[in-house]
Amino acid sequence: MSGRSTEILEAARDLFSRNGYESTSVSDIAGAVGVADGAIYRHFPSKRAVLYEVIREFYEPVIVMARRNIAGIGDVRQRLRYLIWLQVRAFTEQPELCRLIIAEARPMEDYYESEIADLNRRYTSLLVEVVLDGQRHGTFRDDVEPTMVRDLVYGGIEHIAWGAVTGRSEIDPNVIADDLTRLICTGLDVSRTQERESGLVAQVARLEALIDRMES
Amino acid sequence: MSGRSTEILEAARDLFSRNGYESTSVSDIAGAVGVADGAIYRHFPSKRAVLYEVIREFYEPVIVMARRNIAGIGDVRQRLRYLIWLQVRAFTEQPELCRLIIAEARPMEDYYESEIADLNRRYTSLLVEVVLDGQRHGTFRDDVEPTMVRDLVYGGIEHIAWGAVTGRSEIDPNVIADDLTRLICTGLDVSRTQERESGLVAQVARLEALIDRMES
Amino acid sequence: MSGRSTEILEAARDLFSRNGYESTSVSDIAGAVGVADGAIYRHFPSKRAVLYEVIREFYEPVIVMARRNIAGIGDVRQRLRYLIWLQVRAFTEQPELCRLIIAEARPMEDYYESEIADLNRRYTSLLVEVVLDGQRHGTFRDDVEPTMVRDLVYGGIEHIAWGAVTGRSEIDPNVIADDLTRLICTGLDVSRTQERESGLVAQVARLEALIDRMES
Amino acid sequence: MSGRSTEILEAARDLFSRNGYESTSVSDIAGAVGVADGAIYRHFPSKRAVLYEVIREFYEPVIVMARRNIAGIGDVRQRLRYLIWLQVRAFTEQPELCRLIIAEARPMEDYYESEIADLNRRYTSLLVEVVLDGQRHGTFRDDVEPTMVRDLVYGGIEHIAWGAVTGRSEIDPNVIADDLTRLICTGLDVSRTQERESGLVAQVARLEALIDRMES
DNA sequence: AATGAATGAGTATTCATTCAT
DNA sequence: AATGAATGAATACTCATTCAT
Repeated sequence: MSGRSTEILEAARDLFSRNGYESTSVSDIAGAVGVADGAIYRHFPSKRAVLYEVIREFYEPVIVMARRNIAGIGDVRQRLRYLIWLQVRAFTEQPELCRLIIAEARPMEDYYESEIADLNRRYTSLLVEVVLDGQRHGTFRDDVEPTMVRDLVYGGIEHIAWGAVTGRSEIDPNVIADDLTRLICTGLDVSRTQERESGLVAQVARLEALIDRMES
Repeated sequence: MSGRSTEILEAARDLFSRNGYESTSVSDIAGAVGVADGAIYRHFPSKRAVLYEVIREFYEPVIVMARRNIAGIGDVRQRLRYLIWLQVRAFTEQPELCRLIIAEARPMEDYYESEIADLNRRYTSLLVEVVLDGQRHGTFRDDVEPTMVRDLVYGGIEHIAWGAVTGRSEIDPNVIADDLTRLICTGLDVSRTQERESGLVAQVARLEALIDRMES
Repeated sequence: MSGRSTEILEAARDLFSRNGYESTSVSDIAGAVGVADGAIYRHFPSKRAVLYEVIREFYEPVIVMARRNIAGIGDVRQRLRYLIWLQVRAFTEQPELCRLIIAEARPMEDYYESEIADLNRRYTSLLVEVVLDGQRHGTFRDDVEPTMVRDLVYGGIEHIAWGAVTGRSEIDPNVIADDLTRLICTGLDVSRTQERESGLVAQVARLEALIDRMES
Repeated sequence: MSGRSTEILEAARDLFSRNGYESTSVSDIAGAVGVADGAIYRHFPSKRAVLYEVIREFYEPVIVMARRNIAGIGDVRQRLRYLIWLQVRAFTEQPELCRLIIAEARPMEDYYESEIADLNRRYTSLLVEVVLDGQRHGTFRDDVEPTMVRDLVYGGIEHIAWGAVTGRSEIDPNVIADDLTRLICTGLDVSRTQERESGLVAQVARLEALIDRMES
């Protein structure tokens, strides 16, 4: 990667973030770098390739970091929470890039054949792995499709954080991560088992009292 | 609503579904209806207004039906499941319209000020109401933000169903609805309370056996 | 002229004055009157005919009044001044209509074949008549084309008053009329004839002095 | 100014002159030059910019020439006559461009903020300078606003020459210039001083006859 | 007199990409 | 690596006028 390519990517990232992909012309990028329009095509085959590379540069380190950090977290629920927190934080720290990916890159015709979709799959598969791990170790129920959990988490975060992306609300990644992790892990129900548990506890208490009396 | 407006909307819905909003020209719509281009503008102020009306016509009956059907379902979990099922079924029955809304209408600049966004808010607020209801009746924990549940469910379904929308996979609304409802309600954890329950059950069993023996 | 026609003309005059001819649609006029678009065409053959009638209604009373008032002014220079004043006052009192005529009606292709051009000719010919009168009575030099005076006066006033029409300056019709009349009548020169006169006066004075001496 | 820009301006000038600004499409211009439509926009930001540049190219040399030639004319009346003649000749030599400026460019909304209006102000201010000069040297009366003279001359010429522009009459710049200059300078009045002069001349004649007799 | 739906031609502008230099 | 001029397709929208009712 020559320095010129880096300059182009930096300019493109700034312009795409600020004005969006559609509203940014190749000339804008070239102008920001200080080269002629045609020069862009010495480094990238198309404007879309520039977009994809901008996104890749944003994505890849996150994947690497996530993979490394997950490996250092023992508890499977904490690993899940970390991935949730990481994603929420991406939305709060880089809202423009998240908007770019979701509202501009993903609706593109060839997105699902692109390297970006692949990156995304690699990234979200980390969460699938965590769920599978939890299932293998008996922490998570194994009658749940890990991919459904993945879609639920990433789709959910997208909606939860979209207000922050569009500047209509603010969120705290830690609070969201805590709440969402708990919701995903323990569910919405006031646990039936808790209810039964209460019943059992009462029964046990009664039995123990009976035994006490019998023993006395 | 004159018959001509209806014709225009039907033609537009078909063309938008088949080819997308951007790839459909006003002339295409007029041609499909069999009128001159300008005639469109006697019924709609702009091409975008046609899109919004197409979406509104799709959305509004769903809201009405959902509201009515929910009222007839007693169990709060069943109400939740119904809303989930309804949304998943929308993605399987009308994938093109869902794609149109998510990939073309929603990324538009003025979407969040549009009537469509409002319709969506009204629609998804049904689920918020269900959750609140569940919390009031003690079925659902009340330490969970109902709006977070709403975002989780609708964002999750979007991701879960997207493969079906883009024709890369198939899904069964009933299966998805069951799985997702259970996941949302009871969570991912092999219930800590279940563990404790198991302990309790065993303890109770032991105690009862003891009493049995003592009584015998 | 039915009341409806009058209503249409009044609405058109207001709209043309406020927004200009091009920016006013037939629908605007019909809407202002409270009738259907097509109704306009029961009263006028075209939008342009409405414009021309609006202008005619503005022009004709001015001509009648000018003709009558001129007849009552004895002095030919005062008649000239009156026509100048009348025109300048039109620009200050009805700047929008003047703008409409000059900037929108006159550049039209068929203007010079229109009734409006004819009205204008009739109107400006009053000034030609005044000049001819002045020439016949020896008040004005007869080696000047009256039509040139006409063009000079009306073209000049147009430029003098244009700043007021476009709201970039203000003018007083009386001041302009006085100054312009004097300029037209007596010209710019510190009179050459005054110089010659001075010479003659001196010569006469010398001759008279001589005669005085001779006679004495 | 590249050769391509020049070609575009030449084609545009011809087409604008022949067919008018409104009736000339950008495609017409591009076709006349032999380039693609988009090429125009590499040289000019808009169709209007092409018009303004066409007018500027016509105007600017005239200003330069006028300024230079005026400097070489000693007599202030001759300088005035020259400016009048120059303007009348513009109308006879370049009637289409004059029509373009007066009937198409000047009625435009943003004309008075354009560079063209500025050029016009610079051009007509030459005449203001001449009048001021004449006033300073005592040739012209100083109780006349030079700007009024400017408006009178240029507005007047516009009307005088308009018949020639629209092909309804022919004019001779020299004749017009002579007549107009004299009218502007000496005015319409059969000079009161002339009258007095006539009286003086008669008196002188009488005196001289008397002297003759006395001497004889 | 009135309606009002329908007509349908007409156009400036953008911009990713190429290629001769 | 770089230039930068050239390409050329592609499209929403307006509105004066008509005419069947």
